[in-house]
Amino acid sequence: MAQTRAPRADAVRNRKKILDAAREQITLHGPDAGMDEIAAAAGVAVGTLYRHFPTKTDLVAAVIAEYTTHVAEAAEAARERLATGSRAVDEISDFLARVTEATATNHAVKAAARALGADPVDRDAEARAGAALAALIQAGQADGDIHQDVTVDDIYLLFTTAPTDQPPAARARWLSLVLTGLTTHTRTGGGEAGS
Amino acid sequence: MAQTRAPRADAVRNRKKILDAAREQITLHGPDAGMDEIAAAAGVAVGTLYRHFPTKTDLVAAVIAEYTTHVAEAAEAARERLATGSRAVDEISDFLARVTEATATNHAVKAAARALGADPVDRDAEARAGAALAALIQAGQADGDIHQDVTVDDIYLLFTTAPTDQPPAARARWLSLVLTGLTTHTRTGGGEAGS
DNA sequence: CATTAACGTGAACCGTGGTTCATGATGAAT
DNA sequence: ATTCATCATGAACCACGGTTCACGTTAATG
Repeated sequence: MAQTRAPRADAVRNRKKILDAAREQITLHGPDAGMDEIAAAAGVAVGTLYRHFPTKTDLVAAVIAEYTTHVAEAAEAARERLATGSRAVDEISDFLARVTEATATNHAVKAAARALGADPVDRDAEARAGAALAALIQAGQADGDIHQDVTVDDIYLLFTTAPTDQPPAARARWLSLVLTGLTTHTRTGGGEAGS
Repeated sequence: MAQTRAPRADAVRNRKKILDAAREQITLHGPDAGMDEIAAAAGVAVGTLYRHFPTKTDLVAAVIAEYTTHVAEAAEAARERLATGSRAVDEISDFLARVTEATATNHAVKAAARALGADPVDRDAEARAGAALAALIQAGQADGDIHQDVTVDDIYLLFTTAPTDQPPAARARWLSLVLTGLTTHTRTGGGEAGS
């Protein structure tokens, strides 16, 4: 049994360049981003691109995987920050803000995924994010800041519908509206006890 | 100044059949719905389709126009119902529910519009809907049911992000969460949390 | 340095889907 | 009934974009 050779240096480099370019181009031009354009943006020929990702669907799936992992890490970081004494609501709010931002740049990617019939799910990362979120919500409910009936699915439901193609001001407003629905607080920047 | 002849009977009939088929097919298969499929569904040849709508973009635009008009009419109907003594919050809630439903069947249409670069805006209908909504919100605020800072743009912001491809239960839950953010009320038995 | 397998290249291929156009059919007007 | 403009037909056309492949390059191994 031949032991596999060490991967070539430039191959690794190119793979990264391609992923970066793909993320950027798809974010920019939506699902319409052509393989040629992506290849050009990566400074690589089309063939190279197909060597690393046999099909466009595979490429898009890879980009999504990056994104999902990113979300999972954000959730876990938020949970760990609870140990430092921060309030769960604030962490959730912060998490939603970050993810909304990230999703804004990745909305097009999901659209592309749909258009290609790719499975935009990374079971593992999803599970990690879910666990962290559940902990955050529970903490928030214990604090009395978050409605008792709020679940992890609610969070998913909300930020999968985040307004990604709106200007930042609109996104901020959206977050404010949505948070009011999750928490026991009234609106206004700070956090006054509600009625 | 040639006075235009009376339009042929079958032409009018076909135009309607085409619009119906287009709405149905695009709703069903998304932006991928081909002109051939639409034509087939309408029981018409492709050429006929192109006689009525010079381009696919035009066809999609026409379907969207129908939808926008529909929304405007729903808003105006809701406002008029205020005269019968119904509460503004309830009407807004009802309006959002209806529109969310309708949007669910027309999400694909908007996606198609984006993909084609069509302007999905009907200034007139938009204005009518805006006026009606403003009246509804104001009434709701006068009742003390709706937060003082809520605007028409908020409503737009929310239901342009409505979860259209989720199952009905999820849509209901979403509506419940969002309404809590708009109103001064606590959540009632409106929507149950997911499994 | 020589060897070789992995890698990179880009012109060409091909299916798909929007669009056209020459031809035939049909409803309205005389 | 006859005329004619409007309308319908659908095979063919063409551009676009994902994908392939025969060939040149390059990094790893001895």
